[in-house]
Amino acid sequence: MRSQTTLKQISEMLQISISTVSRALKDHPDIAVQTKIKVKELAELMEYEPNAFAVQLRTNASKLIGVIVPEISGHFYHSYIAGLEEEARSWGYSLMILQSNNHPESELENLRLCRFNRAAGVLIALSSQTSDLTAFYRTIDSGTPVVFFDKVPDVKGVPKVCIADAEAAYLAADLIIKKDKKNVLGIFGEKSLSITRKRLKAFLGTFQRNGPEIKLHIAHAVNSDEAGKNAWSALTGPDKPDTIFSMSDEILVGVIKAANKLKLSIPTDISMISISNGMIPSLFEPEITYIETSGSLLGKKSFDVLHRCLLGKPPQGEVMIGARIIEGGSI
Amino acid sequence: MRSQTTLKQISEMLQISISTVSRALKDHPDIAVQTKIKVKELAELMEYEPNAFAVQLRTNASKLIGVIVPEISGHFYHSYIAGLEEEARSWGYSLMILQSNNHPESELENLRLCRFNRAAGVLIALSSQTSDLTAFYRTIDSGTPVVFFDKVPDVKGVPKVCIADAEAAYLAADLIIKKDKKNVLGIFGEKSLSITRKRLKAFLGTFQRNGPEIKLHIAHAVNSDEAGKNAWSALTGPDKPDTIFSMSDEILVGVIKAANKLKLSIPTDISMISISNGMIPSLFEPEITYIETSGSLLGKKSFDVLHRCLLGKPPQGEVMIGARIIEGGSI
DNA sequence: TAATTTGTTGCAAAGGTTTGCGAAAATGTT
DNA sequence: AACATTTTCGCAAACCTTTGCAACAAATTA
Repeated sequence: MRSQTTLKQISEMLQISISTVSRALKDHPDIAVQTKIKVKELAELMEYEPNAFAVQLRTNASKLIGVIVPEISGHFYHSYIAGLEEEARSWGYSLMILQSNNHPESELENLRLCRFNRAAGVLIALSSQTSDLTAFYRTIDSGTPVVFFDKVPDVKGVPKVCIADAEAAYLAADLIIKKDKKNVLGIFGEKSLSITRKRLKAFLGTFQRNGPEIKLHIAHAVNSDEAGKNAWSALTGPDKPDTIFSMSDEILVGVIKAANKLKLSIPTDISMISISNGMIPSLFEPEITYIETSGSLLGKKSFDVLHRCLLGKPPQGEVMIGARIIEGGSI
Repeated sequence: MRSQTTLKQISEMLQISISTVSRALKDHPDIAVQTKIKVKELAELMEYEPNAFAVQLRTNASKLIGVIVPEISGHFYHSYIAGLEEEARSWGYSLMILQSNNHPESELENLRLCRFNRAAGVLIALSSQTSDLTAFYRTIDSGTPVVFFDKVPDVKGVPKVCIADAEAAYLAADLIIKKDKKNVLGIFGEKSLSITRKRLKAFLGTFQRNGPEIKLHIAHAVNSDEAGKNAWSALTGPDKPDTIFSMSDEILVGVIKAANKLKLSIPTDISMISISNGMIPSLFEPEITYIETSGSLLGKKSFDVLHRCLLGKPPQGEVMIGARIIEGGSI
């Protein structure tokens, strides 16, 4: 086990002071050019790497960003983390990933870990049950910026970045209308979730405004199976829809399974459209047309927002990530 | 911005020395019980949290584990990270996630980051192009244990933990034989990958031993589309297989798309079986029977292996994660 | 030549914690 | 009462880097 080279070792070999070495390595103007060259050469040779612990202790700042998500599994947060990592690294930051498993208590425990590791900043997607924000306010208060993403709290004055849910639902509804559909089943998630409410509201609003003559049925499903049952009963019922809209990947999967069981072919017998982060809709044949809500983009954007906070720039409030249509062959 | 409480502050309020406070907080036997109580109470009250930077500088050890993966996207590494995080956290460790994008250079850069952040240990799945291991040896040499997982190098004497590829392929082949299939198409990935070679070898071996009379065709596909084409031409050809085995999720998706296009129903017209990490096979109707190679389990196990290294226990060499059959309705 | 400026470098403190060792106080032993 | 032992605590160094300030030398100006 070789020991790490330190400034002291370099300074002793060169018969100069530690401070000179330190300054030389960071191109301080006070240091003579020849000295800099000598120091840098030796540092290179000895594979000097600053001791992050000492640097952090001295400067009281780390290059680590805490990321708290309800679950790491699931394609959305996955691609979020991927995008975030890419952006963060390009600025010299590393990521500390923590999952709350949707428990407010482990959320707090994770926040504690961020503080303990002196994370430069924290990015968090709240668990669905979190209501008490005081711990986060205190973290912000103690100088560590906190940026909420995706699952954001319903309060003003905190930086948050999220998907333009309303826009995505609007785009889906608009496409359905443009394709001249006449009987639509929209399946949404749990009513209590804010994401459901936002998407549903925009979805309904668009039909009211642009296609009031279109028949529209709404169902809610808490999981894939239930969505499948909803689709099944609609497709076997008297008033069979010509199009099914799925609010999420989970719902889409249930719906497609139901259609497959009924041997209905897409889009001849039934059209499909959904909102998704990608990936899942492209697994089927034909690929499902969907409105893309990019997790990766959200990741990059949330780093930007946090980065601005770290630089002390004025907060931006709420930032939205746009949505776009990805055409498959399902409608 | 409140400043953090320090040992010094507590010591001043209690009129005792810093060292006593430090020792009291960690239940050092030298300290009197009443003193301990007093200190702990005040520490609680003042919300004392040790300054990780100082602790790390002093002890020269962090509670951070560097994880380098080729890509964060992809369900396998995703669930790997999820499982790893869970296990690591239960031991008080946090994860620093880094992706190499399959570039050996960024792999080295990431390794540098691990060293800079003084990671306690490193877990890495090599990029497919990595051949030079000297950097890793040097990291190990300098006292930071490195454990390889999934994409492991072909050398002896380094700790590695990976999926029992041979076992998984054997289980799949065995199930096909037991189900009395007579004409099998096996689609595998790139020939050059070690994972392909291992799985193919075990697959072929099992048929030779246990079902030499079964017709067996092997195809290789580099991506989903190519797998689809392979399946298509086999299914429309003169010697139509009754079963298709897919070595991976990517291949499976292509195969299913082809079957769907041909309006073949599963398993009536064609049986399916694959090796997968989960998730994808359950998206289809009927759900695809597969051999599970659990990323999450791999994550937990690799932490264990690394943890043993950190505790200075003797290395375990190569550790394998078993595989098991998950029955769907596709065969 | 003396005074001032400019260019280089070193000293020393600070950041918060851990820990070996010595010292003081309390207790026990003869 | 004198000594030995145990209990309890503090001193100070160490971990490595950063940085304000002072010091010194060389170059410029008056």
